[in-house]
Amino acid sequence: MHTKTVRIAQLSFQTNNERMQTRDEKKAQTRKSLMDAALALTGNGSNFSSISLREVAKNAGVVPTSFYRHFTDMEELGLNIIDDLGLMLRRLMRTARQSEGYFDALARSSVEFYANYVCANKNYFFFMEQVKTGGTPVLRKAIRKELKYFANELVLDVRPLKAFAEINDADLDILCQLIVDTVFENTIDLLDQLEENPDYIDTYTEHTLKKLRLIWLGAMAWRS
Amino acid sequence: MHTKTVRIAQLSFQTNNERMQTRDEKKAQTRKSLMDAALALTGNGSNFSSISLREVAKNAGVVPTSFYRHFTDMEELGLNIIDDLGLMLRRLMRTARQSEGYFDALARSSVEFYANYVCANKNYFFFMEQVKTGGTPVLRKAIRKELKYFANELVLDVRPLKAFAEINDADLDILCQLIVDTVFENTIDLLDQLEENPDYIDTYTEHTLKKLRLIWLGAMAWRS
DNA sequence: CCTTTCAGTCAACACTTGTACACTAATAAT
DNA sequence: ATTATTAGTGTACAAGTGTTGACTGAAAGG
Repeated sequence: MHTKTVRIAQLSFQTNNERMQTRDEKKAQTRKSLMDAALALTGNGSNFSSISLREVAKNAGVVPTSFYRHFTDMEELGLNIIDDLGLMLRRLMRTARQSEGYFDALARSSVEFYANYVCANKNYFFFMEQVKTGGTPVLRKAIRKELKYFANELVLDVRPLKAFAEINDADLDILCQLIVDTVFENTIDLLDQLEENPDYIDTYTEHTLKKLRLIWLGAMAWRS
Repeated sequence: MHTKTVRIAQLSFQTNNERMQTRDEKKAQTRKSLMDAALALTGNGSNFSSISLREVAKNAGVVPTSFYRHFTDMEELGLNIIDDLGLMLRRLMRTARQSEGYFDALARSSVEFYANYVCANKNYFFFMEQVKTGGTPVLRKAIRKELKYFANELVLDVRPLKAFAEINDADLDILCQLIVDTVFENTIDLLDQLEENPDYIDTYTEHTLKKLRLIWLGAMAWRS
């Protein structure tokens, strides 16, 4: 009855708050709810591999059996989160590239930007750090693939720089992997400390910056 | 009956295989069984925070309730494993220090030694990598404390080196943390790949070595 | 020798877990 | 308008979970 009214409303004009939704839209929505619920739980101290299907369903406001309409498994849920995470990282990369001073990787602003991005996507990074070493082998592999992509993109960006002319391709791969690892490595510290000590973001930025500068110095002196 | 025989045996002479055990010895033994069981499970693909008390007890050949005679919690078990892990790391450090060419951190032999040590203590390192980012906050903190100790020891070793004369204490701390992180970072890769591809140990060694040399170059050029 | 201590056992509990199955109601397709 | 599809519900069950309390038997202490 009520829905019928809404339906008419949709046909005539779009109501924003309680707008009509197609079946696919609604499905996509609860699917997102499930993924968000899982992310929220991991971001709240639980370990992804120890949270239950039922817990996720409950937090998503859905009955447990409904979970199966979207994922066969918690692992599949995890893989889908990793897909989203990949998108997020690409967005990060794209935004960073557009910013001025990007090619000055040693600029404080770059690291600061990353740190803020982490804070803005706390749950994703929590999930990532957690699953990177603590997830099932399948999930670990998936995460590492994303990180590898990240490192490869970095290679493309710095390959043309004449400062690195003396570094061959294989070594440049390793260098970029080192850079990426260094940035991501202490992200978990940042996330942990952040809750009780918001100023830690400065410490993190400063420390990471020094490490990157040191690596940079090494790279300039490197002869393959 | 049978035990009485053994008891007499102990009084007269020590039998090695089925020797008499004091109550404390036996307790320490099953305690170790529990810890080993947990380590074995984590080393076998399970996540520490998702293995159950009962599972551990079963694998240790002990009834679940017996667990409580040793630990109140799985988390306490974890903390005790971390204590052992700390000992293991100290042993690693000590042995490394005694070896010649230790102060030539860029020697292939050093990294190779570490890699072999990892393989020999597979479960411990698996546990460490897993809990470092995936454990409960308490466990994470405990692991990081151990790693910090490791880095601090490294500081003591390299502080006297004249190559680092230009680096002040604060920066040297950061440098050593970077070195330690770099070594530990890809240990999980080593552990993962090892099973299917035993030659990966060479790849790991070579890559890590290059990273360390690069950092080294950077450190030599560094002016605080 | 007798008594105390205590690591390990056994049985039972109240829950939570993943999953199967039948069902509903609203959307999509005809 | 009728039918088919399907996201989400409800019920049910077997298996596993952490924890309790009372019990046992051998070692430790007197």
